[in-house]
Amino acid sequence: MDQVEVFKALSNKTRLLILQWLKDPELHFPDQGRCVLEVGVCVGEIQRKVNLTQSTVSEYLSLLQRTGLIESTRIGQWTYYKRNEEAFRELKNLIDKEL
Amino acid sequence: MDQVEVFKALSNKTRLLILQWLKDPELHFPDQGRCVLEVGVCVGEIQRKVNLTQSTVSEYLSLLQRTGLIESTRIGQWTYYKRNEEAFRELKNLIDKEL
DNA sequence: AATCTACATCGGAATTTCCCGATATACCTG
DNA sequence: CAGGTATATCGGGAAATTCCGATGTAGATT
Repeated sequence: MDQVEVFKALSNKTRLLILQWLKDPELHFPDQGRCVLEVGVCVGEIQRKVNLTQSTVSEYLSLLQRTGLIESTRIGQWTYYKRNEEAFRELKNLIDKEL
Repeated sequence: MDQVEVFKALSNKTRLLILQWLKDPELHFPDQGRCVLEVGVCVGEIQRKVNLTQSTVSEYLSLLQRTGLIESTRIGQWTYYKRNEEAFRELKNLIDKEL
C-alpha cells in the first residue's frame, strides 16, 4: 500500500464523498437494486449524485480502485463499485502506526 | 480541520518523512540541542536530512504548519518545528469516523 | 554600520491534477 | 445486424503542485 498514492486519492472532495457514501449504499443510493451490499453501486448512480461528467466520475472510480480502496464487479452493461473494507482497515492501521 | 487540505499535505514523500522524523527528534536529529522535545528541530537540521533546497524545506514546513500538524517556535535566528500531537489525534479520530 | 547566519518569500519552469467533450468499447434488445 | 445504454479511454485546457534559484528579512557578531 503506497501511502503517498493513497493520500493523493483522498485529496479530493468528490472522491472523499464517494467513499463516504459507499459506507452505507442503501442509505445514499436508494434507487439502486437489492444487491447493493453485495456488488455495490453502479457508475451512473454515483454520477447522478455528483455534479461532474460521466468521464470524470469513471476516472475517479478507477483511480480509487487502483489504490485498492474500492473494488468493481461488472454485471451486464453495469460496473458496480463497493468499498474494500479490508483495505480501509490496513490504511487505518498504517496511519495509526506511521503517522 | 479541512480533510482535503490535510490529505494534500500528506501526499508527499518528503513531508511524510519529516512528520515521521519529528515523532522521535532525539533519534533522528542527534545534533540538535537539548531542548529538542520542547521546541522541536530547526529548519536547517531538517534540510540536511532531506535532499532538497532550503527554500523548499521552509515552504514544506509552513505548509504543514498551516494544516496544524506542526507548530513553530522562533528562538533567536532559528525556527524550531515540532509535531502537534493533539492535531494528529484529531486527524486519526476523523479518519476513524469518516473514512 | 557591516557582515554573517537562519529562515521566509518571490518568480518561475516543469510536472501533475482536475475536469471536460469526444470517441471507443462492451453489452443488451429488437 | 442496427441502435441504444453504460462505462472506459483519449486529448487537452486550466489550475495546482513541485521544487528551484534569487532575493528579502530578522537576529547575532564584530
